Amino acid sequence: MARPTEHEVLAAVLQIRCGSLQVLAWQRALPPDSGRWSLPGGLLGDDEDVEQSVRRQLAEKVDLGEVTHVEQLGVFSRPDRVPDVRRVATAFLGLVPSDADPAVPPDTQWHPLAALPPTAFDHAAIVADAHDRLRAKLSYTNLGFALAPREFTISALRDLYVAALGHPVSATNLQRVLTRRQVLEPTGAVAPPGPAGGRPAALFRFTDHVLRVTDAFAVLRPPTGPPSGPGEATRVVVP
Amino acid sequence: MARPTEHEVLAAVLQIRCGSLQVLAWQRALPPDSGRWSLPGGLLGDDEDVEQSVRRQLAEKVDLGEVTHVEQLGVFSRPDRVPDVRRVATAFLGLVPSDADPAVPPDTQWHPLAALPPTAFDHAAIVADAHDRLRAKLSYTNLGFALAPREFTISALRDLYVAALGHPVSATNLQRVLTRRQVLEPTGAVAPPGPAGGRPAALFRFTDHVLRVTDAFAVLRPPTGPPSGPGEATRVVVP
DNA sequence: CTAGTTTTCGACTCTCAGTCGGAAACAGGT
DNA sequence: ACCTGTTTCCGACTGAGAGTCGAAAACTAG
Repeated sequence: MARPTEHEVLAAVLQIRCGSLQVLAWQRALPPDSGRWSLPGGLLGDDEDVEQSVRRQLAEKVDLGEVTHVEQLGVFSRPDRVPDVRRVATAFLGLVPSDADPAVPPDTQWHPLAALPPTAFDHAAIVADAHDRLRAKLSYTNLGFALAPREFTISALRDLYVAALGHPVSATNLQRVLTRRQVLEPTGAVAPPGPAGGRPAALFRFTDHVLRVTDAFAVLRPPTGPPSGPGEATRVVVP
Repeated sequence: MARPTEHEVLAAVLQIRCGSLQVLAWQRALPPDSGRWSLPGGLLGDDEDVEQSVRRQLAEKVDLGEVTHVEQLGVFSRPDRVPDVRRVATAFLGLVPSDADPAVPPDTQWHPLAALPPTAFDHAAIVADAHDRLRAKLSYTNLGFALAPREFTISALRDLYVAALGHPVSATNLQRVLTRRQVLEPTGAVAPPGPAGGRPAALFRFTDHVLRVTDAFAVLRPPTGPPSGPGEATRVVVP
């Protein structure tokens, strides 16, 4: 009774280019939806899981070495999301550091999320989910490492956060908060000043390049031990 | 070349029963993995998406009216996760309020996550993912509404959080934090005291029963307007 | 040497989580 | 009627962290 079910993987690969958040897409030459822009991906192979598959398919469009983070977004499964066939998609978020400029095939281009051309199928919804996920995880994790170069100034990092979040961010707070949480650390080196002069900016790096949760809700936080600060150690009653 | 791909949905339905977090599972009578415990679910139908499918399949095991929240966890797709066939699974988290006691089929039982019997296939990993997701979302969202009865005392809510999070929670903080964030509101009524007496506890309810994010990372937070608190309004210079 | 630019750092304030202790409200026994 | 034990409620205090502001530092260009 069941018609055959295909399974595909799709990736919304995001990068901050020229100060705006952009997504990688290729223009379809053949129906269905020819002329519209499609996310990189393809059918799941027999001997791979979806994570392996999306990396394999992405390698056909960009240098995988430039993609610093890939994570699963979820399943898109509307019965009519693709015409004629039943095709379920697992969507992924991919991130590329802002200093990379990977070579892409001629049919493939970066597009600002703010001015997305007509997309194929339900790919616009996937891009929107990717954007939401990025905004959320920038909030309470160290995910910024996947968008930033290996070394950067606080101003440059602030610009990345502004582009990804879409609202102003205080550079002073960004530095203090991220260093206190040991997400950032200074490299000791400084960047040369810009053409207009100005004080040379100190360079920073992310302390680690694997995803970590750095903020925890209060009520969730396990109780702190006895205040080891100004208080004395555990009072011992001498018998 | 590709062997046929099946797609199934599976749900880890969690509820706090007798002070411990438990998951609904049914015991397999037939191979493969007969005798082991399996999560409710089944194959995706032709004319439904995964969300519709998991609700349909769940309705065969429990009264859907008792399940207050369902959300997608992700895809489990190891090629060998099920023997003989290629079957990709979309996993879900389901939540049941602690005061519900839905009727279940004879092969189906609740099991504490702390003492889970042998599970079929990769279902133990799905349960672990569900637990992690629940812990995380209790932290920065109002997801507690899906675990709690419609009305409850702060002590009862504290016990729910303790069971779900696995560490002590201060009732005073819980009340103050959740009310300040307008997640909770008092109903005005009070609960009768327990057998040992004691002051009657005030009853509370969740202000809304749809998922909301209530905590936001600092750097992410859009800039606050001018401090409208003790300060004066925007200083206007009279010309 | 001065003006302009950009970054950096310290000081202040306010919000909020975490803790503590006392008051309030009940049941049961003397 | 009173006291005791129990549970809940609510105030006050403390400390950490975020948001803001402004001045000092370090550079370029004229």
